[in-house]
Amino acid sequence: MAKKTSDAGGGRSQAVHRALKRAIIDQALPPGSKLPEDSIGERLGVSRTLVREALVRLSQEGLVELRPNKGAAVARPSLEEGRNLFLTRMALERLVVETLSGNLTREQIDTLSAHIAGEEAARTEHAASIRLAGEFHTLLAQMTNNASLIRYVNELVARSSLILALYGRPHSSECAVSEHRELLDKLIAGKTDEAAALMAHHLDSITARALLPTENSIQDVLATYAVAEGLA
Amino acid sequence: MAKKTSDAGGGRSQAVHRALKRAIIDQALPPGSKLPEDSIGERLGVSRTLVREALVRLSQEGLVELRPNKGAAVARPSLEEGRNLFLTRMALERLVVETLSGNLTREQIDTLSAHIAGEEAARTEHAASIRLAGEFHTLLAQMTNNASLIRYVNELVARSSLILALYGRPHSSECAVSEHRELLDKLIAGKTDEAAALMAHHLDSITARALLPTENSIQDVLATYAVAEGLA
DNA sequence: AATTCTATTATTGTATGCAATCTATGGCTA
DNA sequence: TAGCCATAGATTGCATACAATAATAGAATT
Repeated sequence: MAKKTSDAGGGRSQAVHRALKRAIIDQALPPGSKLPEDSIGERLGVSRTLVREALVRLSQEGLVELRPNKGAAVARPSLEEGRNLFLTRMALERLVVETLSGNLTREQIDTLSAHIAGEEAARTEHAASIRLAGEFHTLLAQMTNNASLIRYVNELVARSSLILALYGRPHSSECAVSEHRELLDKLIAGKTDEAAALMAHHLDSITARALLPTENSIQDVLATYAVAEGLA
Repeated sequence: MAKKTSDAGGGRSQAVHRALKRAIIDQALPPGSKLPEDSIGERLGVSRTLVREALVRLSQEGLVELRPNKGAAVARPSLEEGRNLFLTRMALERLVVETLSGNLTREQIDTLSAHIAGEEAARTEHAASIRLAGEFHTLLAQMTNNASLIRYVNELVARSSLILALYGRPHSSECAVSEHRELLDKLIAGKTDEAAALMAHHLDSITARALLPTENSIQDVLATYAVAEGLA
């Protein structure tokens, strides 16, 4: 009972969706890229109909922007959206941590440990490194067996890559791998609060590495320059 | 520069989406209802194409299930999904409360207060009562100005109505209006922790009113009957 | 009567076509 | 040369057509 094509499960529209999503996350399609239905369909060997469907899905996930009559483009979230996104991630990933703390099975621990090892191995390859770092978070979410939680964490992690692409510092290892290992240790030990704190710190430092200006008011912005000029 | 029709903003597909969503939330289309593309399109005066697009959106929001080659139907979340959903809601609405506490503007306070008054007024009308209770939560989320947070809370609140429809006790006022007022008071006073606790309790009681069996294992289930039979 | 097989019908999956809208190019005026 | 308008080309919005799959009903067999 072999499959017709390499359909990879569940309709060709989903395949288009996955292909585009992957391309966006890998930053092969950087934020702002126009996404014309025709060319995409031609390239992927499907009609505009299916491309359209995929684009609708992606827009619902916040990865593409769908401007009526003007076509789709890879989303370019603002700095403020970025900050809010990480705030929301924080809230959800805290729930992940609380759910998992002290409840990891031997098998899950092995999976996570292996993944972290993979991250360490790929430390030099910038692209893979980013992807793996994100996957660690989605992997954790997966283990909660909470469908909505999984979906939202997945979405937010995906969108985070857009933020990083737009505002991230170029040469930063986006997620400190050592922090992943520490987090895993706390989770195994069931030290919920410490794990939560670690996750908070972890996401904070990602945010800091990207969304530099946490200060919002002119006051704060100027303060930086005032100090630099000895005017404080 | 009048609009062609009563398009209500942003493409007719969105209109279809809104119509179906509304119908689902109002339980005019109860969980499990089949959603054939052409009957819907015929009824709404659009082609299958647009209905399809709307169904894809709804499926992404978890309101409809999209079974390949077998058509769409209003989602029937399981009890466990329901429990998980409220867990996720909890995490997000805590962030809402923390964000808003002590930061409500005079105008926002008035809006919320008026809404609660409306809830009190509609206490007898079962259908409107449910809708308004949900809208209170989405209204709060709205005020955070956090786009992802708003989207997720909206989704979860909408899906909650499915859970309530499936598992809710018939004659319960789904949200205790008085709790909404109390919550608002705490938010105004900036008593963040108390507000968060109140929100937690509030959502807990909704959960309890619906998802009665929190027990999960056969052990727990049997325990109930054991006690009843004096076998404890 | 129950059951399986088959033919028919209904419904979804996908491509394509036409009208509406946007975008870009080039000429025109100042 | 700079700015503006018009026209041509490209792209989206939507409907429809056809193919593929599932659902249904009826007949034939046991």
